[in-house]
Amino acid sequence: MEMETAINAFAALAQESRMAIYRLLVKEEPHGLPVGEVSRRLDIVPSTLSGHLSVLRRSGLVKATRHSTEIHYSANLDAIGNLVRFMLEDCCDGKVENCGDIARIIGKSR
Amino acid sequence: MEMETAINAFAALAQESRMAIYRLLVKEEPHGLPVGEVSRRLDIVPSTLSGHLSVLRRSGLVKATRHSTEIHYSANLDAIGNLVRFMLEDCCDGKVENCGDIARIIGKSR
DNA sequence: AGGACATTTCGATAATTCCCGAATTAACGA
DNA sequence: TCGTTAATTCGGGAATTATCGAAATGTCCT
Repeated sequence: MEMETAINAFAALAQESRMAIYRLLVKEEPHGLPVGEVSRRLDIVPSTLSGHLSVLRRSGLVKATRHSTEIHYSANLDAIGNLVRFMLEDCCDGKVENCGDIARIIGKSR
Repeated sequence: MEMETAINAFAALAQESRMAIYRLLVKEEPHGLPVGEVSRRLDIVPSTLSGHLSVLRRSGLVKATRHSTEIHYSANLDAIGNLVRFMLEDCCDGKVENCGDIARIIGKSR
């Protein structure tokens, strides 16, 4: 994983509203939620929310699919998996023993 | 792990210089490096670097110890482990099957 | 085509972050 | 105590981000 990709993902999650949005979408997997529903549940006005969703989408953490008039956003679990892997490879670089089992198991699914 | 803690850690890593600093310190585990050495290796002026290190330290990702006149910074691997755990719990909330083995193994060390 | 609803884009403002030079603090040794 | 080296704090300017209302776009239905 490119460092830039990881930085963008971290930046996307480093904001309270976006973190809340992301967590909500994960909880609603695999169906996802339309923007209006997210807006209502988290009490974020549509224009602001749209901006946040755009950041999350550009980072690859969520994806959007149109259902007629609504746009459903859902979490991209692969992306978070890759991010976790990036962190572990990073934290274990040359020091695998520090991460032990975690590193080995994650490594298998690479 | 508190959401605020996670957000601070993500924010700390969501910046190119800080990511580079963190990766360097991980690579230099367990000894760490004095500020001046980091400054030289990454070509970051001391005042700027000091600010970045301060952000990383406040986030808990690195720790500092004084050795007479130098201050050695080193990665806090526990912190990154907790962050990984936070992400996995998050991503698997109510959907453990999505993370499978990864979630189970990580969970054991909680 | 026209209306209704969902979402995004635009524009402007406030707040935050990034960066660096200059000044300051801290620890050591002569 | 003075001078030296290491690191942090301070101050300000440039850039980026967050937020929201208003306007624009897109899709469906009649």
